[in-house]
Amino acid sequence: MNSEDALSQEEAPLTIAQMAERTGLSADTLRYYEKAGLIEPVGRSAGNQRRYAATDLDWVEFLLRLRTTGMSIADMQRFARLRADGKATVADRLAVLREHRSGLDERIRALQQNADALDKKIDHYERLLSPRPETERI
Amino acid sequence: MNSEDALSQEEAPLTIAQMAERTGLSADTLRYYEKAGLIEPVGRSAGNQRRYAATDLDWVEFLLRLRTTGMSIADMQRFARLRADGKATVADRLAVLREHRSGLDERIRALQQNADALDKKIDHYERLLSPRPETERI
DNA sequence: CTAGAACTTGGAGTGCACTCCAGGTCAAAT
DNA sequence: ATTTGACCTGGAGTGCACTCCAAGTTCTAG
Repeated sequence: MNSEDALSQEEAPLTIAQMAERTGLSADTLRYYEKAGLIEPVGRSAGNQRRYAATDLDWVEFLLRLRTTGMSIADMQRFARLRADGKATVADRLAVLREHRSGLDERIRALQQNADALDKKIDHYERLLSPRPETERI
Repeated sequence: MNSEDALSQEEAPLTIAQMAERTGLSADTLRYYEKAGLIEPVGRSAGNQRRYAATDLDWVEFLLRLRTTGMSIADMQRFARLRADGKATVADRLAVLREHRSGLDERIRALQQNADALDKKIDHYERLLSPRPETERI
């Protein structure tokens, strides 16, 4: 999805605007996430402006994965805190991820089921629209 | 999912509490939906209490399908209004449903993709936890 | 050196989808 | 006749996840 990611090894840090562009989050949301403890205090320029490292980008992309799969800010905060607490919490983090993962399966399953039901409804509407089946022509 | 549904042909209408139980919505939410125009004004008892017919239940279950597949209240309002406007809007309703359906496919796809990425992360954590690969034993 | 764009902060405001509440009505049971 | 409980209404309040704002500072291009 991102051809520039390959370059992000020891690249120059990103300004908040660049970070916003790459993640799709607004600068406001990036600050909000940091204030909320989702992102640990990020590097600063001499003049106190944020400079995001490649690892920050990776982490935000991971957060976005959690978010789009339905994790709340509160749960992401818990995860971020575990992460900040270092290697000792790896087992805990694994447990959280597994839990989230299985809930995700459940939700995908439900979505599929509802999609199937919607298809039936759509069929129904299509039949209402076609004036007659028109079998036995010719 | 519901073995009682088969009986709901010409059954006695439901009170709001019974409706809440069957749909999983709260009584407050049922009233809210009605006030918002999602449910058309429902039948009343002599004493002005709501009595939901089987068709109301079907409709609410359909709304719930739209909701769990991510449709906003505002969009459901539009759909409900089309429905209230009768047969002339069938084509419009079909269009809305098709649109929603394809967005749904998109979201399921994205969810799957993110689920796969989470699986990788989980693998990563699992490898961190198992002290050593332990190849070449015996 | 300076103009203007981009950044900083704390805090207020927004939109969504409910959820709760107060004060009142109605039906059934004691 | 009265208590109890389910229901009614309009409207206020909640939690979430941002989003916007004002006033001030810093960065960058000319």
